[in-house]
Amino acid sequence: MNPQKKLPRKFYTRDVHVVAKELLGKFLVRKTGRIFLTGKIVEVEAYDGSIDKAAHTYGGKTKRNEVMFNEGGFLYVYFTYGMHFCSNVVTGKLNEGSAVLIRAVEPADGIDQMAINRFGKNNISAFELKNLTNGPAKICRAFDIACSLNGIDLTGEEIFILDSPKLSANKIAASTRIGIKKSVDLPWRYYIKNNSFLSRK
DNA sequence: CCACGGATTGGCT
DNA sequence: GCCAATCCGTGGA
Repeated sequence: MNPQKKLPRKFYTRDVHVVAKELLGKFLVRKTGRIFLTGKIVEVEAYDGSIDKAAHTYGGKTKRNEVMFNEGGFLYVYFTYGMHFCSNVVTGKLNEGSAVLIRAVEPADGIDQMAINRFGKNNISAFELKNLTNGPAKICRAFDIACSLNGIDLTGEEIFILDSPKLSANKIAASTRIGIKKSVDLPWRYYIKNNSFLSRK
């Protein structure tokens, strides 16, 4: 697929692990007013609705997780720990219940606005830059993503993902997922090796 | 009705 | 390295 082109529905309706790995290196774009905030996706986790006890959809459909049962290409935003939002890209077929959690991005465009969203100022240190979007809830703060965007169509204008060349397999690493208590041994966290904006090594 | 705990973060010991 | 912050969906009584 061509660089700088918005990913179409059919990109998202495939297997969650395929989509998760191919999302690495692509650009998350958030339009707020006239400003575009963009960042390269460098770390994700796959949640497979059918067999994954850690997936929010494992126990069946509820009001909270119903967006995750859509077909691929919608945004699932959930609220957790009383103060944080996390963003997921829904994947697969209708009622499959699979999604990819976006855990870290490398800031690209609109960094000043991201810094304001996250730290309340646009003059940030090198440390703060690295700390801007290297975690799932940090991304939501910097990109101004909250529950009002839950269920939004990723093929629309407000938030979407731009294509870029597929990374070769040797640039991608896999590990167990972070922060979960169920299915802890599944190696379903994927990230770009040696990228300095990862949430962890 | 009420208690529990979570796909996290950041501040304090 | 440990733990509080802080909300609300969920599930059990």
